[in-house]
Amino acid sequence: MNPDALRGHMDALLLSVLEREPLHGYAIIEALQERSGGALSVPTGTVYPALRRLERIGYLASEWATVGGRKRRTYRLTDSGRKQLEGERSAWREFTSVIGGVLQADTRASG
Amino acid sequence: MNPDALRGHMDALLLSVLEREPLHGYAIIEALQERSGGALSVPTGTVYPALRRLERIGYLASEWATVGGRKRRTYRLTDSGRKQLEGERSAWREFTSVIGGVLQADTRASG
DNA sequence: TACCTACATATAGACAGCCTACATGTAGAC
DNA sequence: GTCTACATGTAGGCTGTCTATATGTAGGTA
Repeated sequence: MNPDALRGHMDALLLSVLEREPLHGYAIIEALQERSGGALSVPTGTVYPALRRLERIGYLASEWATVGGRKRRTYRLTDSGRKQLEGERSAWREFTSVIGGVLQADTRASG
Repeated sequence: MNPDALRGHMDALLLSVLEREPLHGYAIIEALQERSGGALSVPTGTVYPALRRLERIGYLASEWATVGGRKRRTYRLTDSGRKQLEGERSAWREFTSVIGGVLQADTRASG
C-alpha cells in the first residue's frame, strides 16, 4: 500500500477503530492490521502523533492505566469525535465516488 | 473535497484523463472538473508540476504546439504510462477495499 | 487607448502529514 | 544474560498539494 494514499484518511481509520470500544495505541495498531486483513501496517511514528493530534482537536480523550505492569494511554471517542466519524464516513463515500468516477475506464459514449 | 485526500491519487487521475486522447494542461484541468461533475477543481500549481514529474518518470511525453496564437504543451501517455495506469487502477481498488472495510460501521458479530 | 475575461504555462515557497530511525522501559521465556 | 513482545514517544526527513504570483496572447467592449 502506497503510504501517501493514506494521507487524509488516517483520522477516519483511527476514529473508526475506536468507535466500538476504547483502545490504547498499540492495540489500535493491531486492530487496524487485523481489520484490514494484514494490509495496514501503520508504524508507531504515525499513530502516536496522530492520536495526540486528534485529542488536541477534541475528537479523542485519553487516560493512563497500568495493566500487567505496563503503562497504557487509553483513547476513547468524545461526542465531537463521534460526530466527526460520521462526517469522515460521508466524506469517504463522496471521495471514492468522485475519484472512482474519473478513474473508471472510459467506455462511455463520447460527447 | 479535502485536498490532502488527493495525495497519492493525483497520478492516477492525470493518467486516466489522458487515456483516450492527448491533452494539454489547461484542458486536463477542465476534463477533471467535467468528469467529476464539478467536484474536482485542481489548481494549476498542482497540475503543471505533476505533469512534469510524470514526464520525468516516463509515464508521459509532451510536445509543444501553437493553436490560435496560444502555445500549448500537449501530453500523451507512453506505453510505460499506460501500464502504470493499469497498476493505479488495481491499487485504487485495493485501497478502497481496505480502507472501506475498516471504515464500515462495525455491525459484524464480534470475535 | 485602456480594461476585462478567457486561455495557457510556469515557479517559489508554505504547509502538513506520514515515514524512518531512534530512545526508553517493563514482563516473561529460555 | 539475552531475546522477544509489549508499550509510548520524539526528531527530522520527505514529498506532494496548495497559495500566490508572474508572464503572455486573443478577443470583446467602451
